[in-house]
Amino acid sequence: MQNKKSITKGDNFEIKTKSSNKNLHKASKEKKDEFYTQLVDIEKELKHYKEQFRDKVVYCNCDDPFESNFFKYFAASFNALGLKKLITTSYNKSPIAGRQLHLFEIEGLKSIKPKDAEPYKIEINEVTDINNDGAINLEDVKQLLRHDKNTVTPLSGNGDFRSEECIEPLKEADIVVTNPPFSLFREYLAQLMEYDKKFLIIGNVNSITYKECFKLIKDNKMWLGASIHSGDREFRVPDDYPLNAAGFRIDSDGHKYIRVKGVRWFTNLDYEERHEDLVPYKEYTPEEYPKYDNYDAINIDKTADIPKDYNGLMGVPITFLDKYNPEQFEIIKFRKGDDDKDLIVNGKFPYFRIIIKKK
DNA sequence: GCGGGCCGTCACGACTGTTA
DNA sequence: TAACAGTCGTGACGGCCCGC
Repeated sequence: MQNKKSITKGDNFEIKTKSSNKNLHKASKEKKDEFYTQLVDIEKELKHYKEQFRDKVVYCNCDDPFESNFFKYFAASFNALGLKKLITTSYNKSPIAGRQLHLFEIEGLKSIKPKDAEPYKIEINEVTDINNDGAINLEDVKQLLRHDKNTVTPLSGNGDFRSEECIEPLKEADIVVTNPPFSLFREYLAQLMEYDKKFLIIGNVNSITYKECFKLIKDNKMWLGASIHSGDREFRVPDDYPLNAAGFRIDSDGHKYIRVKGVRWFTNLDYEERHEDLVPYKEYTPEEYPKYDNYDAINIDKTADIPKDYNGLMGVPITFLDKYNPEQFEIIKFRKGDDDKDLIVNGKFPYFRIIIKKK
């Protein structure tokens, strides 16, 4: 490890550290939050909630409607889901002009997009067979945007989700669905709670460890979504994206993708699988399940090792939440022992633990 | 070999305590 | 009270282990 004391701020970029976390911090510092969720990931998740979208106003902010697969999904499924209204707003980050992806470009929508890098709002109240081809699909949405001037309105600000003109549609919305900037996850979530919204958003699994987020999970006001429980998810990033991390890939068209670990959906929409019991099979022995030095609970290193015959307090990894059924387990607390320090077992600090108890 | 599942790293800003 | 020192908190990450 580098001796921190010898490093001054101005030197940082010169120093070759061994840490591969450098990319992480670089990304974090530069707020590289332009990640585009793939359509397949959206479809896989949304199929668990279809009935809950009937007659609802859906709002996707933090999104460029002309680039976003969220917009694409909801516009194409408008009638199948029975939506009342779809609203999206775009965000003009504008540090580098013209950097946006053009998912729609090849499909001829770019011509009707307002000016490049200028934020706007799209409101759709119905999708009909405008082009009379016998099917209602994205082609009709394009026609609608092209011919109905009321569907596309420019925003006066930059489209930031915290701005007044983005809060207005939020108030109108029943359900918010988007991939918010991870660096602003806490703030984004706080706003959703403030306006008491239903939501389905993408975040990092480590968000669980944020104090505010954990409280919501503990109080059963938020939980993990249905479709992503492990593995990596790929996100497309702008072509000039500087990150060169291990999960980086460029496809044959030169488009850049990054493989991100620990991605999860966060939601307060209920779904069936969430109420299925986890089936423990192991038997408790004091040898295999030592108690914490600073808390009266047993330590469990893998969710699958939760013993079937132990009824006291247990500390489990955060990935337990992938299998959490609130009727089966109760979440007691998080991370800290009685001394308010991180949980210790046999003198060692395990990774973040959640203390649970069978109901 | 692959990928699911999980833990651990460690830079660095924020926060808190100490010294002069 | 300013400057310095120590501690805490956190992460669009890396990598190991293990089962298939």
